[in-house]
Order: sequence, then structure tokens, then C-alpha cells
Amino acid sequence: MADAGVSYTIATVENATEIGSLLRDHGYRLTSPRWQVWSVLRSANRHLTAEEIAHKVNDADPTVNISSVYRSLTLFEELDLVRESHLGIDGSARWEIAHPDDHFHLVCRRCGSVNHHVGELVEQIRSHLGDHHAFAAENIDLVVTGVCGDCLG
Amino acid sequence: MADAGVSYTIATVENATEIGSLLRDHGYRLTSPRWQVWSVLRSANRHLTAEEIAHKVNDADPTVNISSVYRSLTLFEELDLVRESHLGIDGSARWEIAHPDDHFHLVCRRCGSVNHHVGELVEQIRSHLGDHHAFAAENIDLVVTGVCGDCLG
DNA sequence: TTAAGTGCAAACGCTTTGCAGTTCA
DNA sequence: TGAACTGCAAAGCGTTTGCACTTAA
Repeated sequence: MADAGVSYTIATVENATEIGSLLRDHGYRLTSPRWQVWSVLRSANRHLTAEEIAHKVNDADPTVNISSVYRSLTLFEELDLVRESHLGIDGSARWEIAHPDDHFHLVCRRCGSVNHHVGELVEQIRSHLGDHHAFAAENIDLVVTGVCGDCLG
Repeated sequence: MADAGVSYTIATVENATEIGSLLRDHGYRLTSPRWQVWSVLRSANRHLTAEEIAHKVNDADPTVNISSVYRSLTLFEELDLVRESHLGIDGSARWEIAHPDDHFHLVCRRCGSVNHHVGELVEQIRSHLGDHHAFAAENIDLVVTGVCGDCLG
């Protein structure tokens, strides 16, 4: 079975009600900044910097401060709802919804697209490391830069 | 053939004479900060932050400023002598001698060791991406965190 | 000799934090 | 009501840069 394509299963938290109760279950409140940051990440089809998130959040609610964006992201990361990554594009971190499945990133240096892929590759790496290197892999971060199929023409 | 172990082939520039002529070939000078930074990286068996490099350099020559360390690292990176990476340990970048071979990093979250491995795995990933994803991989950055064989006991 | 390189200190960009005021439960 | 949360502004941290001085070639 080849790896699945660009689309991938979305995290299990689907809507405001769910993230609201999830936060409450952990003793946190659902607030406007948190909800806005969550929806921006949910509707994004790519990795976003904190500044990009803040900008989109401010389209809906200009009163939200970027420090609340950072605080929301930090909280979501602790709850395993989002993930931070350094994709080597520039100095800033980028954020995405935490995927329930193993996945990796293909960064096209020509068109700048960042595509996610889920599938067997990460699992192959994991078992390779266990079999050949006696290493119990927990987090596998595979970032590949190159040229995507569209740009290859 | 299984992947090679922790040891790996060192970059082709071996000593002061060689890095001196390499720099001169590109129109640069061999200076004390550059030579110090180069020796620290050459003798390091792990990734170092700029601050760690500066500290070690200052053991040999306390007059070297950290800004020269950064300038040396930037120059070496342009010449493909060193590589910068974000290993997800903290916010700072880490530096290592640029390996001539494809390799990946195994970061043990228990003992903190960062081991390099060369071998077939990266090449397998590259061909997988070409075959299944129509993606021409150039740089493959694989960082795996987990627990190493020594810590597993 | 002189352009390349340096140390120093100040600036930079991203991120975090202290605090007083606000808001959700 | 009161603890959780926010906006704001200032601080923090790693990194870069302007400038006058120094040095390798």
C-alpha cells in the first residue's frame, strides 16, 4: 500500500463544543482567543507562524493580542492538540494541528508548498531503527526539501 | 547491509593547512576565530550551540567574540563545511561538521546523546519519495527522538 | 598597503513575562 | 465572587549588524 496523499485524517477535536469540553476537562476555560486560534489552525491547509495565526485571528477579532496567541499555542501543545516545528524555512517556528497518525513533511523549495503525508514510510523507519539500531523511536520528525511533482512539470 | 554505526566519515577538510587553502581559494582569509571555531567543531563528537562553541573557543583564545563565531559559522555553512540544524531540544540552533554522506540523527531523551548514522535508510527514503510521491528529494532531515539502546539496558 | 576581518555595543526579531484590569464559571 | 485569563508593554534571548580599529596576505 502506497502512502496516502496530501489529505490526512484531522485531529479528533472537531468543533467548538468539543474543544470547549476538552479544555474544561483539564480545568481550562474556552475563551475567544483560544477559540479563534483553534479555528484558524483547523481551517489552515499548511503550517502557520504565530504571526500569521495572529493576523488571521485579528481578521475576526482585532482585540486579540499576539501574546494570547502564543499562550494558546503553548496550552494546545501541552494538551497534544497542536505541534510546533522548525521546517528550516526561516527562524520562526510553525504550528499545525497535531495529527493522530505518523506523517512527514515535503517542502518544495520552488513553490514553497508544505505537504503532509501519512502512510507506511514512518512506520518503516521506526521498525528499521528498532531492528538495526536498538533504538526505541518515539517521535520521528522527517522533513524533506526538494521539488514537488507539480513543479517538476 | 545494515546502516553503519555511530562513527562516520569526517568531512574532507582535515587540518589547518587544508582549511586555510580552502578559504583562500574562495577569497577568504584564515584568521584566529575561524581556525578556533573549525577546530572546536572538528573535535566535537556532538552538535554544539553557538554559545557552546564560543565558550570552548574562549578557553583557547579569550579575545574571540561570539559575533565572530556566528560570522565564522555562517561562512562555513556557505562553503558547505558545516550544517545548522534545529534538533527540537530548545530554541537555539546547533552546528556540526557537514558530513559528506547522507545521515540522520538519533536523539535519546533519557541520556541526551545525539548519534549520527550513515547508511541506506536515507537513500531508501529518497527512492520511496520519488517512486510513490513524485517528489525529487534534495535535503532529507530525519531527526528521531526516543530511547537509545544503552538506556534501554 | 589595504581590503578583509574583528571586537564591541547596539539593534533586531521572535517569544515570554509581570502586572493590572477583565471575564468566564 | 474569585480564580483564570487577557491586553499591554517591557524584558528576554539568540542572532545580526554598523562602525572604527586591526590584521592577513
